[in-house]
Amino acid sequence: MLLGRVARMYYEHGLTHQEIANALGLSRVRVTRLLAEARESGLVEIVIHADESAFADEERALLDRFGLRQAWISPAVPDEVKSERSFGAVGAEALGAMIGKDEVVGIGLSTAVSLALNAFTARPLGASFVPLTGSSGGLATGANPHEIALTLAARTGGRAFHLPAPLLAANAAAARAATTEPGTAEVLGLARRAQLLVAGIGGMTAGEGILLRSLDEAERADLVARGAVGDLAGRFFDTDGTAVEGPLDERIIGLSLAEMTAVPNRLVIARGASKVDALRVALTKGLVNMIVTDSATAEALLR
Amino acid sequence: MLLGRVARMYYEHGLTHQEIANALGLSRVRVTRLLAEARESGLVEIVIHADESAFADEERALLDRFGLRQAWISPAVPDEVKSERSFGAVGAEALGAMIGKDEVVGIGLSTAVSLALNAFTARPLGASFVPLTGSSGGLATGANPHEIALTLAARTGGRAFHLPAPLLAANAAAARAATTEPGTAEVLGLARRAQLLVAGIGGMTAGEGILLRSLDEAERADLVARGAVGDLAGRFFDTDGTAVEGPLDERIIGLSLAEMTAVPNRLVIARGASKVDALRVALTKGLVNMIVTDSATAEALLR
DNA sequence: TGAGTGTGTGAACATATGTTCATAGGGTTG
DNA sequence: CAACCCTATGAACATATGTTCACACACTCA
Repeated sequence: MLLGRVARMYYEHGLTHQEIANALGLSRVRVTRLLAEARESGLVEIVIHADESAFADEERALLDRFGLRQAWISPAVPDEVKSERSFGAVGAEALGAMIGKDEVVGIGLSTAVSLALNAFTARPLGASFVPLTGSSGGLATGANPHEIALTLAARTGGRAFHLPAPLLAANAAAARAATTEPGTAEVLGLARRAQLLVAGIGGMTAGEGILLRSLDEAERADLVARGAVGDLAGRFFDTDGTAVEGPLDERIIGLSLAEMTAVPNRLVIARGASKVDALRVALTKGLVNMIVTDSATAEALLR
Repeated sequence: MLLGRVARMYYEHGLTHQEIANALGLSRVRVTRLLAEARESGLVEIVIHADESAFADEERALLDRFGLRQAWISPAVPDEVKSERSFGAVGAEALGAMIGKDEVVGIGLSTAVSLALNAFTARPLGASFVPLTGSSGGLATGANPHEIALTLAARTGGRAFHLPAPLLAANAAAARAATTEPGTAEVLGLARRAQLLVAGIGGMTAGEGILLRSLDEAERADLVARGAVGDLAGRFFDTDGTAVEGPLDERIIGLSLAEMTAVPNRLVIARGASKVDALRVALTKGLVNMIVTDSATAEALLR
């Protein structure tokens, strides 16, 4: 138990890495690494005896302002690597708090959700995870609702359902055909009965987000012309929070906006300046009732 | 709850002091200080999920070699301030583990015991603390058994008894007279019935230790000539662990060596090269059956 | 057996943390 | 109101920690 010895000497006795190295005949670097391992492996646990989160004020402000059920905020710092890790960890915390035993959870397509997932540690729950939309091509690996559902199911000992259809069909007829396929219809039906929905949100900036990247500029411009400010799990909405219908919307395979808002718990995981407008509408109009975001985005939403 | 916020940002989100300072509009130094306060106040608790102590091997070796009941070892490092703090903390841990509810605890005179005491955190136990010897003059404040007993009682909500006599009387007759004083006799009687004894040990190096410092060189030389290797709570013993009798011994007011060894649990708290010989005898001959020491002393004892 | 591959190592560097010190404000006392 | 004593502050310094890199060793596969 070298790890335990080193951890005790450092944290309980307050020796420096160098002192421990001298005492045990190791190099200082080795002690540094052992301590990092001790923290990562959970041998060393750091508990903060405070009930409030680091951003309790901002979280409360979001709840009050938008009438949300829950809010989680991660710190925004210039170091993007660090911000991302932190955001993922907070997202994972939110997932852990919200995913109930034996629940049906609808999963939207989003890189943010996938970030949260990566930080999510295994625990037995037995929930079912259902995609809210079809899967987009292999471009953004890991962010497909199907993959997210699979991984979540594996980590919680639950079941993952697969929606055997693309996110975006070639035309409206193909979309309708795919939607009525028995396998697809069945899974969409299950998704409608979800107790919890976890999705990302997309803004309308060109080239941003998984969905917009599968569209060409004309399609994007058409959406903007129709008043779209963003999308929730593939469904575009305008400043009133109303679904933007049209040729594109008809090609999408997945739950409609109305079907999504019928789910009682709706968690959005998103951050970034480009998403603020879409987020503000989604929160104000009640498209979602819980949020995971970072402090910069939260500030922008509150401003 | 600035403390909690800062602690969470540092320990949970992994931001640097500087990043936290920027985010909250504080100076970096302030963040450093807040974090130190959070640790000291116990808001941040660091738990090491390992059952073994940092010096489990050495502790086991001491138990095996000397047939002890318990052993606690603190790390010895060149930095004396750090060593002392650690030694005190380990001693406090030992006290916490050994002092039972409603027990009678005999307290010997020792700076080491007083060190352990300072690191001992309050908890309700209701034990009684009884000095094993009279008190020496005001020279080494804090190390008198009476003071130690008082503080321990205060921290555990227990009772402290006072032995109203000096450690060293002017002559044998005075010592006998003081010992038969009703108050003194009563407290000594209580000490004989202790379940636990906590004492320091002294070597024979000139000028070292509370007791030796009250003696002149002739007295010390006489003790050495009689074979003394050290003292346990004021009673000198030779390499056989037998009490060294003589004029000095008769002047000491306190439990005899035989009376002390009749107590079932006998904990010695001591470290340092000058105490190794005395400690080795005390352990080998069973004068004590539990030890708190540091790794350097333990090594010397095992060599 | 020998090239290749992966893992673990510590020296050297880069960064983060902790401490000291001089100073400024805020409150209390003469 | 001035003189004083706290206490809290951050700049500058000292130290500790973390990361990168080149290399060495063990193991695998040709």
